[in-house]
Amino acid sequence: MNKANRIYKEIQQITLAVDCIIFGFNDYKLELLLIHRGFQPERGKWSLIGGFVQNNEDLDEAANRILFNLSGLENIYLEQVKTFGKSNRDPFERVVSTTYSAMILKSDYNEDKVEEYDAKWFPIDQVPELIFDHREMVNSAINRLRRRIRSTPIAFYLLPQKFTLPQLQALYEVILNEDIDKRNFRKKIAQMKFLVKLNEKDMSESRKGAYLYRFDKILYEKDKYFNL
Amino acid sequence: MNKANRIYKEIQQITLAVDCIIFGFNDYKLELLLIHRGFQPERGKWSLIGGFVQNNEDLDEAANRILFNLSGLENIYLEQVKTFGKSNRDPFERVVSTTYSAMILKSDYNEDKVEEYDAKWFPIDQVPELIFDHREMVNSAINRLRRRIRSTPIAFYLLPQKFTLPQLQALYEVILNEDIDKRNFRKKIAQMKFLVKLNEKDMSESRKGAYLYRFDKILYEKDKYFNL
DNA sequence: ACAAAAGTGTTAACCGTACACCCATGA
DNA sequence: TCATGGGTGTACGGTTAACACTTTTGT
Repeated sequence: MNKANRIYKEIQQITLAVDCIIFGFNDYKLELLLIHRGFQPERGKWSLIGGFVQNNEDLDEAANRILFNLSGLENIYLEQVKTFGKSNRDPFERVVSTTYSAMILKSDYNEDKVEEYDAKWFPIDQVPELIFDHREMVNSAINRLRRRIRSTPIAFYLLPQKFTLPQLQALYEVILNEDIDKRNFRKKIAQMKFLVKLNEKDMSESRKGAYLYRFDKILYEKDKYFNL
Repeated sequence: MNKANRIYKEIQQITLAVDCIIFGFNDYKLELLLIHRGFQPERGKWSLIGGFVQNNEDLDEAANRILFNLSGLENIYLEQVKTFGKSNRDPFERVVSTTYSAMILKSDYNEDKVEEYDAKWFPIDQVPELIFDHREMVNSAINRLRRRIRSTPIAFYLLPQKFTLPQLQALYEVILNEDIDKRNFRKKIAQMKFLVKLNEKDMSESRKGAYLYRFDKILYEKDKYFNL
């Protein structure tokens, strides 16, 4: 920033906000958490969870705070996606909003909060009409997620610490919106040493039971080869 | 954004800025355009070109305006990279800055402006100390560029409309910071029908002369297979 | 004639993809 | 015993990667 330009600052009237695209995986569907607007304007529509950035708060902290207020969860995995800055994107005032993508484990999530905030999970192929440019925000978050799950181990934030390969594969299938060959998928998993097979089965989803696996962060740090 | 949160807005004192990472290709080097700070504090250091966002201006427009003021160029190719929002990133006031990556053709660039703004081009491996978190901004822009030139035709913004394959290859080599096999590189080029060979040679860089090529946007729109 | 850069094909290794049957268990 | 979902290997085709010589032309 050039000091000569600081002249503009005096008159700047722009509010900075954060909006969160919250992903969850449940019942073999990828879902988004949205809140319902019970007031005018845009009454009846749904929106992302958002809030304004406070003066002494990092942008990332603001996203964390907003998520904590809503969910009671701390240290949620967050990634900045994109900043939306069209001057008329919010018709009521000038708000520039930075979006963050969050991965949460639905089972950790405090369901009381859902009530309190009039929030609801929607499968991503059944997202209702959203206010302002929130639909565009959702789209860019999904596109980013699709790109990133192929090369980084972020899908594990959407699963319990111990998960089965059928679960993991189903998660990839719904995110990528395509069928994946079971054997090819497992071949790749086997190459990634940081995906550790446990001597323990999950018997809840089939008669035979499926082995549980665990993502080992330390092993991953040593050899970050990730390719799915 | 939830209206209930708008309470925070009244007291928000955050200024929104844009900083531009301007890439150019010259003399077989990838370069960055930086401006020199001739005043305290941080005197003598270099910084990115930046400015504050105006009240009725889209964020993207702000980046375009700032670049136009500096370079006299319109319709420069720009991509939003990331928003930097640590509360103390600018020690003098609270400024959140969205970074944009720009590709410019050094030969189009108005060199008088360089003088006027005390600006200078630096090869990316010789970037001087930068103010604040500008070094981090540069790094994320370079990383993004490295990812994107493999799958999208953005490198052509750094070359004249007619360019030779040795030029194009050299550009890829400096951006990716690795040697590329000439024959394999040309094999891939040959597959991309939107890279059109002209019946015209550039004789300025060798005795034999190298055929000129052109990126055909319309052909690219028909078949966007891009892989380098 | 020689120096300097442009241009050109073939082979081997690797990776992605397609594909079908047996296994373990609970009801 | 049967229905359900879990688990396993191989072969083919395409892509990537390695590699060396000939061409053109100005000096």
